Amino acid sequence: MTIPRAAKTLRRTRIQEEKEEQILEAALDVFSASGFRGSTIDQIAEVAGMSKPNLLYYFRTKEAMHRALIDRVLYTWLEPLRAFDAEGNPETEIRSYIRRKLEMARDFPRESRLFANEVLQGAPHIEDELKGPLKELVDEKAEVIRAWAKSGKIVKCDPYHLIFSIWSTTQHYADFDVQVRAVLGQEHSGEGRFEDAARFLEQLFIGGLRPPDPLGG
Amino acid sequence: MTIPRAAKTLRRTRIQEEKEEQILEAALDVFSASGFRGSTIDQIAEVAGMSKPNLLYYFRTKEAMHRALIDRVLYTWLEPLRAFDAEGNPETEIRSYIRRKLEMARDFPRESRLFANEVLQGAPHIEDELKGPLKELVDEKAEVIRAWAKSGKIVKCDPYHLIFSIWSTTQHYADFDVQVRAVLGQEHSGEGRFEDAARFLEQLFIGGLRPPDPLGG
DNA sequence: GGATAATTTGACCGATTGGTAAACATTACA
DNA sequence: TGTAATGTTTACCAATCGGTCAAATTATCC
Repeated sequence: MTIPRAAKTLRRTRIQEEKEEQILEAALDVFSASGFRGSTIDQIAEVAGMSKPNLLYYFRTKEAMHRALIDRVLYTWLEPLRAFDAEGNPETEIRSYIRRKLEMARDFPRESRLFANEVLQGAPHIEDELKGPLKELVDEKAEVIRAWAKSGKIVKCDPYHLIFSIWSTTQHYADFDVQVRAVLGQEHSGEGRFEDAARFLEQLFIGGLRPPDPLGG
Repeated sequence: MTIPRAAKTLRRTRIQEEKEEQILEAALDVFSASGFRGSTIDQIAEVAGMSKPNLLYYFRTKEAMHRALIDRVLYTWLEPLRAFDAEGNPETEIRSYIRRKLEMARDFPRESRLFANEVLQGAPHIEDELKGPLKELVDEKAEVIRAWAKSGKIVKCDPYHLIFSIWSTTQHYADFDVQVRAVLGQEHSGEGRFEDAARFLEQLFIGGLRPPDPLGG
């Protein structure tokens, strides 16, 4: 007698690992492109190259697939913010945070869109993650920024809105990619646009956060 | 004999105007919350308070409703950018553009999310609008900004990425509202966050774009 | 090689999807 | 007030949805 679903075995088969990987890869494709409600199991099955019941053998429901995908991607997604270092020099820390976030927008646009879709539609599946781990991490980093502002290393500003603005400007290039391409036209839609964006954003944030020079020169 | 659908009459009835208004209002609610694929006619019908076939009497298909909604909202949505004035003072123009965009994020979050959903999912229904009217408008305003930079009124920078960064930072407060609220927590989630955002963004952009003082003081 | 467990699939289910047909109700207007 | 046009609803359709089931196939291990 075969106990239903892969979840029952504690040890995971080679096949299980491969297939689950395959499925989550396909799920990322589909969920990031259509959001949870707009995606169908059949679509994912087709992209994954297997039958629908076969998908459901590894993940009991559509929600379970989505959940697994979120869990796997969330940690990686917060890496850049986690790397944000209190000991470092404010200018170089902010500069490299922007760089890293832009690289992620370039290299992992599907992951970015997965979360964007989710949050945009009210975050029905990740509310806990937002109010829990995410908020805690942001609170911690905001404290660092606040200290920098207090000691005059950067201009006095609201650290939360600073973080929001770095998130939004960088992720924009993944989430709104088609709009960026449409506006830039063919001539500037190559991969060079990420370099242009990096140059602009670094200039904007470094310039905008530079503390007023007390000596006036 | 009743010729099917409202579209046939050139003159529109009072009832037609009222009902179409009602429907589009409901459609904005639903489409902005779930995206096109994730929304159903039944949902819209329920929000609009009428039967599904009645909706379909006024708009033949789900796509037609979406199309009509986009058309109605797009013009308004671009108002702030259109108001961007070449003759004005760069600092006050950028400042008030940010203000206006933030006000729209606050007062018309559904409209913002409608477009965000659409663009995020590949803009299958508004590609032409992006490559046509939007691009033209942005090109025109970018030329203004480029002239400002050339004459030293603002720092030398890529005008397109400047516009993108204003779009993304301001719309972030509408599109990612739940995330912003989750991170800020209860204490800072009141309407005051828009004032905080405005203060921060103005400081960031004005500071980041201020031309280097040639006299060093 | 055979038993056993793990994997895969085709057929199918009830619910929901976008949309239609036609009868019915209401409005506008002469 | 009558009647033709407009507006609304009930009942329904085929397609697709998320998900199940049992049978068939394949991998594993002695």
